[in-house]
Amino acid sequence: MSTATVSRYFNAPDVVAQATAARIRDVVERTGYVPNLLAGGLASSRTKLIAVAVPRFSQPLFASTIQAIADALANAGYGVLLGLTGSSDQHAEGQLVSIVGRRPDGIVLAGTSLSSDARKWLRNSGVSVIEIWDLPRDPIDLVVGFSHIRVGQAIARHVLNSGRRKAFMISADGARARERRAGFIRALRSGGAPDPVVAAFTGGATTYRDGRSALALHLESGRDPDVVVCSSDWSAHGAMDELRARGRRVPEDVAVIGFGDLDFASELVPTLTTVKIDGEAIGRKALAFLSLRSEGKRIQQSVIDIGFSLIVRESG
Amino acid sequence: MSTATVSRYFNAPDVVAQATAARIRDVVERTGYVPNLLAGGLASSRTKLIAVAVPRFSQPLFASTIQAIADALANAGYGVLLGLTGSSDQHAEGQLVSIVGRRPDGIVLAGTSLSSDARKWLRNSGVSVIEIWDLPRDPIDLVVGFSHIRVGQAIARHVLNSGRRKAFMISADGARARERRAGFIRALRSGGAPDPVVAAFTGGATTYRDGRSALALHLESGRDPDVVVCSSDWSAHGAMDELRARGRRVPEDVAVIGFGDLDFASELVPTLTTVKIDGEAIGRKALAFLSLRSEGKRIQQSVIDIGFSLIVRESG
DNA sequence: CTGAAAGCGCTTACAG
DNA sequence: CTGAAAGCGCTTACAG
Repeated sequence: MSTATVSRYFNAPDVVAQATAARIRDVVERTGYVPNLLAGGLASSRTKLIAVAVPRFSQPLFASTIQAIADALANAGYGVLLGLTGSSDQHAEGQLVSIVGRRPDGIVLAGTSLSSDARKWLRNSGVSVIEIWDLPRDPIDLVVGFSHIRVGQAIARHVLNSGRRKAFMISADGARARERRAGFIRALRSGGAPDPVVAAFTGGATTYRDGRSALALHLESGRDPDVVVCSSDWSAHGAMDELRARGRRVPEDVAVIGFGDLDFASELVPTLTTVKIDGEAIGRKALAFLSLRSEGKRIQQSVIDIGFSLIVRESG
Repeated sequence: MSTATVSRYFNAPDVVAQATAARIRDVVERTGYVPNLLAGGLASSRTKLIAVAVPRFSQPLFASTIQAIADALANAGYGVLLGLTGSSDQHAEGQLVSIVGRRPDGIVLAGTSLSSDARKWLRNSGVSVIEIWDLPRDPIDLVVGFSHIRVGQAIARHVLNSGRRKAFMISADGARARERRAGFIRALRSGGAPDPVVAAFTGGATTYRDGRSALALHLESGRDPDVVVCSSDWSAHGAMDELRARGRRVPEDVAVIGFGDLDFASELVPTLTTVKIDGEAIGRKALAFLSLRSEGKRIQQSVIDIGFSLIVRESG
């Protein structure tokens, strides 16, 4: 029997005669043969491999989105190549080179900011790139994201509508958190409220610890905010605990707003007002992009804004 | 210039003449050429690819360990293939087949329980397998882990030494959490304490929500534990919050013990007593295994127990 | 429905 | 230090 027929058995079973298929199946079971996908990818120039690049494994805010994407990919028969781009810009570009070397059918880029040289190089590499979780001004290729500026504005409008004006922000120092911050401040201003005090933390999402310590410092400096806006649900949780420890009531004295709608947000006492991103929707759209590309179809709308939802709960 | 020389430039630069290297470098820069690692892997039968299989992206307790392993691998020039084995046993084996198809130089298996057929098949696949985070009785190949039974026993001894006897356990329902539970109960018994009441939760690590709800139910049923032992720091956090909400003092009335030593454990009020696993040590050992294998060296000690530390803080 | 043959882009002894 | 040539294990028109 020829290797061609075995190849067809795996890739287009319906084209192989029943009897032939049975013989192949039998040998495969006995020997535990697994087709070499390297050779297959090389020969067909379709690797069924998608790279997913994130700053850190389980950048916590991305986690559910990445999980959704990876599940969708696995179900569609793709392998997932993980790229950790966090350590440094140089490191990120090294990762990307090593990823492109494996000729994935696509690269999903989450929360990674690249130099414009790197962006140009990626564009020329010929592999499909899907940037998620943001709406870049100069997309490399495909985009599934949302506007962080608008998130900040939406939070500000909600704050103003609740009659609060003295905001304290606990914010990460990444590009996206900064955009949310800018949107928030701009909208506060146009609502006539004073600029918030901002505590900025470097290094990924703000943590429970960040929330506690930022709030401790802020209150000790004699400030008295009526709303605390946090760049993650964790720091919001920490902020709430610190507020309570210092005798402030939430939401009577001060509101607390998070970001991410993590599993515990609805379980805190009081339950946490926050912003929810639909990770599964991102995964679905990304997969749809890849399908179109693999069928060689033209993509008319290459930027998809999936939006976000402000979930108002008890905390403010 | 022959492809052989270019290949040497990338894989053994020192063997190429300066002038030749310069010419190659020049062309590479101008064209953005990236060697095809599929072809390279096929030709050399070393893929520089390591698969990492975990139940879910960011199974939270594994996160820092996986991050450490992935960093170590990336620094050593390996690509990381991600396998999500969580959905179901069948799904896990499908993932493994698809992983083996890419001929990785090794597979790191974390928190995945496989049927004995699957284990046998993997053993015969010829790829190096490193099981981490556990000490399986019948290892597939290499192991870097610790004894969950001994973790449970260590917690029990600490509890007994603190003079506490009425334990409530909040436990996940996975194989490892069950072992910790068994070790805990066994050691409690041999210390003369009554068996604890156990609240078991299916599906990965126990969450903040699990901790709150389990404790609410337990207290409402009229019980009055003097120690709460949790299978994750999250559920311990939830338990502490619920205890406080119901007027119990920690640790005066009841101690709380977690698992994982996550970033917030030292930041809670009171700070959380918990168990710490050294993820970086696991990563280092795993990489050392891979190096030995790639050099074709014999591995004398194929099972490494990296142990754990009980970190006693204010909560009990 | 099946096979012979060329080719995918590298690596690696083997010569030189 | 460099090149010619075989080979890695598949896929894919092309015949039949």
